[in-house]
Amino acid sequence: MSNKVRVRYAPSPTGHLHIGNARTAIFNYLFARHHGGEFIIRIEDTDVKRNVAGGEESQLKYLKWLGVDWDESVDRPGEYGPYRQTERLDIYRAHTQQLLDRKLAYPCYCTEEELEKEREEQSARGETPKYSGRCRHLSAEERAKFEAEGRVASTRFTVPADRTYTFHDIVKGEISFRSDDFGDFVIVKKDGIPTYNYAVAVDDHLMEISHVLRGEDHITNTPRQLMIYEAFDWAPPQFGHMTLIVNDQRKKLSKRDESIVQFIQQYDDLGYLPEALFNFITLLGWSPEGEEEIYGREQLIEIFNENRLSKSPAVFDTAKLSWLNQHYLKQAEAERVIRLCIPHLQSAGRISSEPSERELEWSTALVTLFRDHLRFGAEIVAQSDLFFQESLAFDDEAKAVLAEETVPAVLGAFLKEIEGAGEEGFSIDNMKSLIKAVQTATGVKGKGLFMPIRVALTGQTHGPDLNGTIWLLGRDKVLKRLKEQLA
RNA sequence: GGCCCCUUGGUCAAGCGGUUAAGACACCUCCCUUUCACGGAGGUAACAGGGGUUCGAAUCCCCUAGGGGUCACCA
Repeated sequence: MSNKVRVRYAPSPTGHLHIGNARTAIFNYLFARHHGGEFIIRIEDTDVKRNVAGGEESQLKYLKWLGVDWDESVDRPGEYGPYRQTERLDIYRAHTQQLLDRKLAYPCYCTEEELEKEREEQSARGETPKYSGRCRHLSAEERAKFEAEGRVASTRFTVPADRTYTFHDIVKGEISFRSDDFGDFVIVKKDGIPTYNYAVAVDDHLMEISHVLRGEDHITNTPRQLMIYEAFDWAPPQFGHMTLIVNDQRKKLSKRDESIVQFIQQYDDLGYLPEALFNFITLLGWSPEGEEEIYGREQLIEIFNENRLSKSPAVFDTAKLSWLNQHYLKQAEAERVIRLCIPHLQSAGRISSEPSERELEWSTALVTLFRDHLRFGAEIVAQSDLFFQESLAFDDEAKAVLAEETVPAVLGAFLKEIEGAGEEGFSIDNMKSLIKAVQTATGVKGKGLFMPIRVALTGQTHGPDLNGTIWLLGRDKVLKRLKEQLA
């Protein structure tokens, strides 16, 4: 047994990469990299009914998207494979036999109905549901009888009586459980596939996992796993249970909860930047030393310290994620932001799926104009609404602006300038001088000059830089709207 | 209900016996900008309650309350 740091992220391929799992993966990754250790991804696909096609690929794909890389997994076999639990069945079988031989496990013939009934009766008596151990001391005859009935056995672990299992949790400190609070639990299901608690313990040992960092919802699994380590006389890894990410109701995020976007893929789809998400996730239940909160992956590896993992649950704060993403968007290269936004403009029908030169130029100007306003890529569509409205609705404030007596003169002069400048003269760079010419012609300047133009063209009293806005609107629309106002 | 964990502003959080109790997001105000936003400068706002221990407790101990997790042949 070496003392090298080896940690793992062990997803079930039952769906897409969830924000909570991503966090577990990221912290394990950071821990491994910080300590110069290895990071392994093991696929826990023992619930064959719930596995979904593509689940595994999706998990790996979005981990990569986030910037996480690993040393060993299904796509990168190391010396500890296979890395998919359903491919390790022989391994578990051999271990189970040892347990059976040593009477540390036994076959259980109880049916689902019998167990269900037992649990109900216990609850009715106000007891904690727990397996009674009725199959623990079956005689050879009784077993034969059940077999003859055609019953298929599962395998249960013999939980030791009157023992206390204590471990030092990396985040919570010392935690102990009484063995009597646990019933003999199933380690191999009727279909011959091991259960989570069993497979995890066997694999973590065989894969020489040194530290297990996982969600707090696994705390009560730890004593069961400790019992298995003990039965095999293996040294357990160190455990650390991270707090859960909760919703604004302070409940563990449920995958069905629609109030929060929970899957990494969705953030990609919405046009979030992976480094923003990575940084944000890192701040959920952990904090760096000092006052700075914005850190890139390499820096986080550098400064990561597992002792700074928080003990209390973190509410998922969408506003802060937005702020962080906006921050990263502002830092990002213009080209990248444009590339991020274009698919959204396409799917919204704002530009064609095979954009022309002109559409690309337009998109670039649009994104440039709104760059600092965007919280995520998809917002570009809403921002561009302004340029696609068929008719304008003026609120009271807008009407007041247009009611000024110099307005007709200003708009009239501007119309003349636009017409006079022609197609070639209609450019962002030239817009300023066209407006300047209006000022010269009418003697109106400042607010009285800019506001009527803005309102007449957009219907709004606020918005991004006027020159860019006018150009993005396009010459035809500008002429049309000016004429409408002057009519 | 049993067991386990948690409790500093609206949110994330620093703090590890002596602090004017950081910082960030959000919110508010002002400045910048002939709009809005961006940016800048400020501001409001917290140790769940009660007992101890101690010269001194957000920090240590106990109790209460509240919240959460878990009690599957799911992981």
